[in-house]
Amino acid sequence: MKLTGTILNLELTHRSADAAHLNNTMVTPMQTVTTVSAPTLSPSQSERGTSQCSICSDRATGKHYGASSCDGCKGFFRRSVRNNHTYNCRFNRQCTVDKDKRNQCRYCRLQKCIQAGMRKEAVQNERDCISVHRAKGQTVGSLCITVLLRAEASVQQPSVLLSPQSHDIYTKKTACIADVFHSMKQQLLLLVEWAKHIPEFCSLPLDDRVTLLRTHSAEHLILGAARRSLPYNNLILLAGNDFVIPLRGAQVEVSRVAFRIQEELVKPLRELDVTDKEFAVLKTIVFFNPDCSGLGSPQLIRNIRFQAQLLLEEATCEQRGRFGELLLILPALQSVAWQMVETLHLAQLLGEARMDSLLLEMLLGEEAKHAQHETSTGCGTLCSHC
Amino acid sequence: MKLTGTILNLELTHRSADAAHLNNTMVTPMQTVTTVSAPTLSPSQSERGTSQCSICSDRATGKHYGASSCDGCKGFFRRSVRNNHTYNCRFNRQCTVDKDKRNQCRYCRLQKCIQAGMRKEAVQNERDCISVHRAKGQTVGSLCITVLLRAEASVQQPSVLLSPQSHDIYTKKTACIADVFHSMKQQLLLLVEWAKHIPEFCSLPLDDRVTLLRTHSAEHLILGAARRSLPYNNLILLAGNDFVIPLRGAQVEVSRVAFRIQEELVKPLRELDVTDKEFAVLKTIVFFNPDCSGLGSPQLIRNIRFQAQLLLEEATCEQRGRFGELLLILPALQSVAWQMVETLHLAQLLGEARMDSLLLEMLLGEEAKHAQHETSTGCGTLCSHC
DNA sequence: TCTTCGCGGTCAAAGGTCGC
DNA sequence: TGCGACCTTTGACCGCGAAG
Repeated sequence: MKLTGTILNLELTHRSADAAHLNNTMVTPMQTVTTVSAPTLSPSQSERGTSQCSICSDRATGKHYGASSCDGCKGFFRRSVRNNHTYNCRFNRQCTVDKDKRNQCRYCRLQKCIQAGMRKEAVQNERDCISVHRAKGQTVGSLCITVLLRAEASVQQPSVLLSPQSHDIYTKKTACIADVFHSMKQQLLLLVEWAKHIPEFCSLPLDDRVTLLRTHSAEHLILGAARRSLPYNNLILLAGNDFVIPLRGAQVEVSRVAFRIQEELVKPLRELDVTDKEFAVLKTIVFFNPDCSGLGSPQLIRNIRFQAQLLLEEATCEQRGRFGELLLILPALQSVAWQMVETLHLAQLLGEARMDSLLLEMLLGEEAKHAQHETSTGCGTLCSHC
Repeated sequence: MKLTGTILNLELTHRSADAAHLNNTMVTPMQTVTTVSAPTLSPSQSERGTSQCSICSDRATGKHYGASSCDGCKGFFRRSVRNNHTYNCRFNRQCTVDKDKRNQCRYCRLQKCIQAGMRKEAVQNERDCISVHRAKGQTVGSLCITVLLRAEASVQQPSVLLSPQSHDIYTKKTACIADVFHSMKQQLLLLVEWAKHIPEFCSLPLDDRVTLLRTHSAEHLILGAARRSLPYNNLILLAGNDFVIPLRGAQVEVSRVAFRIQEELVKPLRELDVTDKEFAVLKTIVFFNPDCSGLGSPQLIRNIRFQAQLLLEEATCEQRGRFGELLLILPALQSVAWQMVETLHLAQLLGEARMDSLLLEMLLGEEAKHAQHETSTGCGTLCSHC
């Protein structure tokens, strides 16, 4: 809405003045619709629903990037995405975003754009990261963001992330337990592939390689699921994009885990609008956890993780609080993963599920090992993949 | 007509000439522009009219707030309106306002701004900061480091931390299970006291207060133990400083937990040489965990934790990697705490230990609740302490 | 063929910055 | 402290191509 010039003074009566002003140039479709539909429909409700900006409640000029919005929010979102802007909230990330205050906090405005349904992908001409700021931060160790991104890309399956919020997601089948296991196994094999792309992993002794793969495999499954499910808020999308786990309607134990994935992981990640780079490094941090029992050289792993967390900090582009919020996802991830393993364990004990030997080794094997405190490395199926 | 654009283009090509002119001869910019543009553009009336500040006759940079004006008068008007300034004229309210004298009488300058057509309404609200720099030091929320330090101090018992690494530590008695429980109970009561020192905690609804106290009490016990044991590497010092748990020689399950405390917590904390301030904030981050089942207002807790992690970042004084290393302690803390609870649970089931009702409620109660998914808040002993 | 929709872009006039 | 030269962001307005 125009704030400047004489129009401001006439704010209250600007409708007629505005129309007159635009007379000789062009009448926007929106105005035409409003005028025409006014007599036939109840003006208050219908007009509000379609012609109000869902971000700041100003008058909307149509749908933009997926949300009904005004020109201001449209332009703001485009600029933010194009220039890869990251903002900070100076307050509690709960700023009011309305017509008057929308310029007071860009962080909260952008958040609300995303919440209102605006999608980055809808902004065209998006240039891929042009120049990598090499000047920033000297590399302390050997770990390199490029390698991590490549590793991630190599195991990335064609994803629905890139397609618009299609309705066909709701027609996906609800996964049965076998579907879940199948998807899990695929993901675990991909985890092995992923790790092989990282030189720091390859140069570790075999025992440690196996231990790392084993110990946090559940967290990787959960993390991957959370990422795939970012666009949705009432389901978990399984790898392969063919099956879903609805938050309501699945088996109660399964739904419980799915619910926690949504609440504790997807929600915060979505709010942060986590980038590919951040995700790649976060996964690396989870992977190189020095606190696994049985590691031959925990200090080495600790070093790699240290490099990774430096990379994560770099990837957050100094956006205030972002680095911390990303790291604080990890305890929740661990906790949810634990619950999933417990659930699987129970299902296994009750004979409800027949698990593949790889799954047994990587998910329950770790658990069993933990509980029984075995120290021998019973390299089974996993070893053959390393 | 795009006046500004034209002028800017000219300036780009004639910048050096322009500067030279201004330096030597005090020719007004207006003249320079006119002269230069004369051969190429038809010198229109409007250009003349708008390129001069209608308040002080300096070169105008465009229309501002309704009047053609220079940057100085623009800024002056904005500051005056924003800060609601009222000025007085020391003379007859007839002061000359030109480029040289415009700063001699604010009253007359503002008067002339208004007479020239500047409108107060055109001055907008304050916007978000453009530079990241400015946002950094600002207090984001209500949480305050001083309060946290005071809270910590109020529950700090006289500690051997201050005394030199005395040899008499080796003469301390090894704790029996009852000693451990006694110490735990004291610490949990202190946790309640600690929390009461934090206004953000006190303003929460009772249910949430109880939930927070309950849910991560085990982590607080472990964190406290790790801190007390910083000077030692083969034992865990219990609260009260009277008893120790040796890494070797205690009951095997107990030793296992003690060992993990040393390896995964004490070692990294010692290596970082964690400060009091950092510890106080770390504890706060652990406490205000938004991912507890049964919380009435998780978003509120998330906000408090967000503030806390900002404080932690601040407390690390920009030491590279330090903030990340501190946050990466948390998953390990959670994991060790679980193991302790499991151990206690087992001991309880086997009848090896008689636990106090407060311990049952805060340590095992939460576990049981978690497993059975109860939703009612069976406020027992804990409630009476809140 | 014409309208509608939702992309793109432009630039005047708001904003903020920071050395003096 | 306030000033103001200098820079960034905003949003009203416009053009265009694809879909209907």
